Amino acid sequence: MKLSTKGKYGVKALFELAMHEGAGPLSLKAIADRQGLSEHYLEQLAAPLRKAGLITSIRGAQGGYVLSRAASQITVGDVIRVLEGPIGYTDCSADGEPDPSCASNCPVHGVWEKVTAQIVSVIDNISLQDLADQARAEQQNLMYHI
Amino acid sequence: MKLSTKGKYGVKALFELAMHEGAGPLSLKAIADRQGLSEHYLEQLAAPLRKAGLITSIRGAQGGYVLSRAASQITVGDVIRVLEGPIGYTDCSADGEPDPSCASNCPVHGVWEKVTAQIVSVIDNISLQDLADQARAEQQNLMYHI
DNA sequence: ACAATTACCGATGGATTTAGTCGGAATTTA
DNA sequence: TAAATTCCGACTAAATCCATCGGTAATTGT
Repeated sequence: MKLSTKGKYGVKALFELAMHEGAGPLSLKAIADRQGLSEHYLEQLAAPLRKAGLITSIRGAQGGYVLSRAASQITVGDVIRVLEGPIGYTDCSADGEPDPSCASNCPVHGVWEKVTAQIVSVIDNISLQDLADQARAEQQNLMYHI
Repeated sequence: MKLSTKGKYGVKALFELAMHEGAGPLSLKAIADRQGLSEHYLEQLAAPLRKAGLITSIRGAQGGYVLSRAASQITVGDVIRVLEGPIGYTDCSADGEPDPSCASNCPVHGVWEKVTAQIVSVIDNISLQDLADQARAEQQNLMYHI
């Protein structure tokens, strides 16, 4: 029912990359520091994100990661699908994989489909750019109120 | 991220009670048979649902369970909250319990809040009566197409 | 009174997932 | 060459999931 830390941390990490877009690679250590996460644990999330083509690694000193596409072209849903698998409120209503044990003619099934559709509509329509823009706007907002 | 069988089975069970409304108690065995579930496992779900006041038990032979309120006054959200706890896409955006480890000023937090609001808006606006009505309508629809 | 039915209760357990930790190898920069 | 960094695979403690099992208490019909 709930998102695990994988999805949460993954989005947070890629949000940091979006904030740093155009300014060279950002290391896992830097990301871990900024978000207060375990660097070793982030490694485990970086691997699938790299294999899925969302981020690109640069090895060696001063290395790190950059987004493979523009922040505006990566949605929160993209990240979550890589780290958590198909999106759905239940297995039987998830993205690509119909669960044969749950008959889709089951009267209750329509509820799960509706919930899943709403989840998808939110996370597929928020890009990393949106998050970065909003964070910068809030930062600006704080400045005015000092 | 996904609903467990607790929530799914619970809604299915109470849907059966709604279909049987006004026709006396329905035993766990009958519910288990109709939905293809384990009777013993259903017992574990019945206990919290009874304690939460959603269903009323009638002991002894020919006993079983009935809905404590009219089917129109019980929502899918009511059932899920009892069996799965506070509703939310993440812990930090769930119903009543703010997770202190997740700062709500975190830039990503707004996403989880939006998703949670959409989930809640669906499940809190579908009653057991709605499900029963729809199931009967589909049954009727099948009849016309023979 | 008795037998069948049914809710109720608590213990147990295997499988999977979660949320990491740990140690070391390979690559690049300064 | 030394430091920084990604990369890789193994390991683990704890929790959760999805039940199963055995027994007790209450009620009904005969």
